[in-house]
Formats: sequence, structure tokens, C-alpha cells
Amino acid sequence: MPPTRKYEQRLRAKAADQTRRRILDAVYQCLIETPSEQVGMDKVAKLAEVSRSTIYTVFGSRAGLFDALGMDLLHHGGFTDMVNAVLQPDARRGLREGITGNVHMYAARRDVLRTLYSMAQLDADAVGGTVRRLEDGRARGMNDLAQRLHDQGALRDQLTADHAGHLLWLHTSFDAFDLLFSGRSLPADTVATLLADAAEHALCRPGT
Amino acid sequence: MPPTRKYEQRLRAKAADQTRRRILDAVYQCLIETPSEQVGMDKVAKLAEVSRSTIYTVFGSRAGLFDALGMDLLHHGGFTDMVNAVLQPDARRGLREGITGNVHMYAARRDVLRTLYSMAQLDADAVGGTVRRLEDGRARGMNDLAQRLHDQGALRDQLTADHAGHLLWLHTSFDAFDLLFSGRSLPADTVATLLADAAEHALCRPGT
DNA sequence: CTTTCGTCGGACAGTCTGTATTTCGATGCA
DNA sequence: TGCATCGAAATACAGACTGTCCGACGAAAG
Repeated sequence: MPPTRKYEQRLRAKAADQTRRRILDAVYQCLIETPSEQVGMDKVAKLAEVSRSTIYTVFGSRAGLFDALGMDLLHHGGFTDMVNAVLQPDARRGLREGITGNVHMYAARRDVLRTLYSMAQLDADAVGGTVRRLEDGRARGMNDLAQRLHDQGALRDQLTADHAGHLLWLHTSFDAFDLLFSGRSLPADTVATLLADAAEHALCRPGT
Repeated sequence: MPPTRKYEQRLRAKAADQTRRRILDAVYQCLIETPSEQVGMDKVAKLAEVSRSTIYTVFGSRAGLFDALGMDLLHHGGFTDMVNAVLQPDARRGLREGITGNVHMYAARRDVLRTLYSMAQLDADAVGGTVRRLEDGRARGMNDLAQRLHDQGALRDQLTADHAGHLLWLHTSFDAFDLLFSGRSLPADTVATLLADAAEHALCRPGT
């Protein structure tokens, strides 16, 4: 039956938000401190000083928890900054600055993103929705940038805007970053210049 | 106690190899038919028409099973062909042919490799050292190729052999392939030319 | 004071990996 | 033919994990 009395939340809602945040922070902590082990609800509950059942009432399921983590990253993780960096008038400068900004954002959250992306590929439902949202935004941004590079005459001859979009998609991906950052133990700065140079040579006409 | 009687295997060993193969084939089948779901020992056993306990006596553990799968890929999957394609005298031709051969090999085994690589990143022990062996071989091959490109004067000015090795590592990776193949729904041929062109422009001096 | 509801704690079912044990039956040897 | 061997089946079991349910407590809200 519906509640028989009106009820506005003030203090209780704030407290609830805090426990929600404590749980998410516990997940971050798990992923950063022991990235090799898989994150269990029991460990998260203990770290957050929260009952295990509370996680289920707040997030519904393990998938919901990681989905919320993705949303948290999306809103407070600097993903939008990357899109903005790309939007500046000079498309070719946007290319370089977009890639470098992107790389440093990836580097700051490497362990969390690694787990999230790998989970998304192994189990589409688990974190599927969030990662796809993240990547859809990047896809649109890179297609836009490719079109603007084309319009400004910065692209190599015989390279369509479509193909340029594909290559930008590759060069701004987390996997490309991590292949160099973790796979070759390179510092973030080196990865940034390596990727930016590679993208510029692959995309842009040699002049300038 | 040790066996009290000498015992040479003929038919029995052959039969044992066949069940071993049936189990591995069942894993392939799982990964190819339902790549989204995770592979459980029970499903593999049913597909292979084998008792679940048999899988454990043959492979020891789930990790051992996937490790064996990786070894199977390594020996019968065309990984060595890629290395050979790179070894031809003309390093620059080796670059193109290595990348295209690589891409088609990845495309033929996409679902299996996707699962294997993602598992390796989530849980280092899960697939044992197989993925690392695979990748170590590729790393050595790409470093060699980078050195030979350098020695033959094919590299752009101001690009060291080390940096060239990093970029080859990226352009011949499964992730780079899959970002374009699955992430952008491109046919393997397109992926191959896209990656080969990108690598050539990123690495080689513009002439020729 | 009463109602509401976030949180707790625990019990419980279901799934999965991994282990141990027993049994069956075909193969190999004398 | 008779006996030893060993691959495989079948099954029960322990342990870890996710997910559900329910009853209870206590602080905030009316």
C-alpha cells in the first residue's frame, strides 16, 4: 500500500548519499590496492564499513554497483574535458591536445579503467551499459574531429573523413594507451607524445 | 607403490589424446557460439560428452584448461607465421605483410582471442603464462623489425628504434585490431590496410 | 508519540570451482 | 585366459561467491 503520510527527506537523504559514496570509494580502493584480485561484495562491504545487504539495497546487484561506478567516472572523471579539448577552433591543435589530455586522464585512473573495460568485454551485461555510453561519446567526438580535420584541409590526400575517424578512434582508445603505458612501461608523457605523433603522421598532410 | 609391471601405451594413449582434443574443441565451440556468456566447466563437459571430473584429471584446473587452449592456439593458430612474415629481407615489406597477416589471423580467431586476452588482464593467473608467452614473442619480433627498419634507413628522422618498437607493438596488437574490427564493424581487409598505412606513415620516412 | 525507512544481521538457495573416492571397463601383458 | 593397469564416469562434498528474503533496530520526520 502507498505511504499514508507525507515524508520529505533532508538529513536521512544526505546520510544515504554518504553511505552510497563510501561504497563506491571502497570499490575504487579495492581496484587500486589489489588490482589483480577480483572485487567481491564481501570485501567491498568490509572496506566501506557497511553491511553486505546494504550494497544490494542501494545498487541492486553487482552489475548495478559497477554500472554506478562507471557513471561516477563519467561525471567526475574528466571524460567530458577530453571532448571539450577536441572542440577548439583549430582542429589539428585539438587533435594533439585531445590525445594528451586523454592519456593523462587514462593514466590517473588506469587500474579502475582497466578492470571496467575488461569486464565489459568478458561479460557484456555486467558493466555493459556504462562502458558503451562512455565509448559512444568518444566515438561521436572522434567522428566530429575527423570531419573538422577534413573540412579544414588538414587530412592527407586519399584519406576520407571516415577512415580518419577510425584512426582517431584507435589512437584515443584506452587500450592503445594501456598497450604503451603498461605493456611497455612507458611514462604517461612519453605515451602522449608517441600517440599524438603517430596520429598526426597517420592522419595529417606532411606540410607544417 | 610403483607399478609392478611395465606398461606401454598405444591405443589407450591415442584415445586419451582424443578426449583431450574433444575437450579443447568444446571450449572453442563455447567461445565461438556464445561469446558473451562465460565458459563454465559444466557446459564444456556436456559439449565434449565427457564427465566434468575428467576435465580436472586431464587439465588440472580451469586455469590449466585455458592455458592449454592458449598453447593450442600458439602451435596451431598461425602465430609463428606472423613472425616469419616479418623476417623477410626487406624490412618495410615485412612491416606491411606482417601486419596484414597478423590481422587476418586475429580475425579468424577473434572470439577466442578476445576472451583469452580479457581474461589475462582481469586475472593474471587465470590463463597462466600463455598469453604472456604469446605477447613476449610478438614483442621480440617487433623490436627486431624496428631495429631492422632502422638499419635499413627506413625510419623517419628523429624516430629511434626504441620508439619504432613501441609503435609496432601497438599496431600489431590484438586490441588495435579489435578496436577497428569489432569496435567499428570494419571487414578484416579494411582493418589490415588501415593499420598498415597508419604504421607506415607513423614510422617510415615519407619517400617511396 | 507514531510513522517511515535506511541499515543491519543472518538465514537461505543457487551456482561455480576444486577435491576425493569409488567403480567400471577396455587395454596391455604374461 | 587371467590378471594388472589406467582412463574415465559418477558422485558426494567443501568452499567461495552472488542474490534474495525477512525481522529488528534506531534515528529522522511528521
